Amino acid sequence: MSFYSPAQVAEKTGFSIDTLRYYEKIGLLHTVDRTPGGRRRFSDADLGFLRLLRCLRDTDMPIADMLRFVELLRGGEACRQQRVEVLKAHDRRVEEQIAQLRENQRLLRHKIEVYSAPQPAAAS
Amino acid sequence: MSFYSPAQVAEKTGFSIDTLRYYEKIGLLHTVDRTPGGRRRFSDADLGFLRLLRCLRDTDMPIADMLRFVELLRGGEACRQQRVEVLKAHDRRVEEQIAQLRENQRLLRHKIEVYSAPQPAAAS
DNA sequence: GCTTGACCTGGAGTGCACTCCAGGTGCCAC
DNA sequence: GTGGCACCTGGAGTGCACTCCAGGTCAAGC
Repeated sequence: MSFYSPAQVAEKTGFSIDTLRYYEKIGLLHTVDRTPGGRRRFSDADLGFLRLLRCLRDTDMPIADMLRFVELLRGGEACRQQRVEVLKAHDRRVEEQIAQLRENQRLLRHKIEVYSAPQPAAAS
Repeated sequence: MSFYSPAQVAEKTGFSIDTLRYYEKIGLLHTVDRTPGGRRRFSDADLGFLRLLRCLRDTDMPIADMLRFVELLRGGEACRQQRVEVLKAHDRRVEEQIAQLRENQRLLRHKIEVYSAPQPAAAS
């Protein structure tokens, strides 16, 4: 069982040190251990959870939703089903996002063809 | 050749009336016609361009980049090649976005399995 | 001619997610 | 034991993309 300094965690997760502090402040991270001197000491579990947060952020989950998820984590076994539901619902949103992007990409490529034409027509 | 009121354009493009005014103010839209009384009167060409903007926004192009694109439109035929390049570069970013989403979705689904397990392990 | 509702302007305010700052502390190396 | 760097805190500031507001104007219907 090893521990990591804020700088190491920033390196490993891609969150800035300020963001890590911010997440703790707003309650996204609430059990970060401290050294006797008061410095943060992140565990492997913290790291794993931060990687989940990273994934959720990168797929555009709002912080408010991540907070609700953290609440469910506090609920322990009783909330397991709900936690899984939250993630599954998010997974569906990601699927939807991808579909939307594909659709917009199709449109974009059409525009590229239009704009490639010698006379820049206002059409379509 | 028909014209559209701000409300109609909002309806057709999904941009709010305030956003349409904002886009004009910052120079994204610069040739919107007016009635003798001073009301905006959007043309079919405006509508087509707004649909392109919609597509670019929905694929996360920053407004600053859209402004650069509009500059290139002003450049006329001389800038056609550059315009197309901007769109193509954006198309590649969209491709990249989709790939990232897929990767994150893969991870998310893995987490869903982990969190589905009866004992909420801190692992992975 | 008056009401009403959509529209106009410039400018201020909002929400989100950080990011930065000042002033101070812990700790390792020399 | 002291220099220096990573770290601490609370709170202020930032950037983006809108969104809202007050106070006024246009125009269609009665």
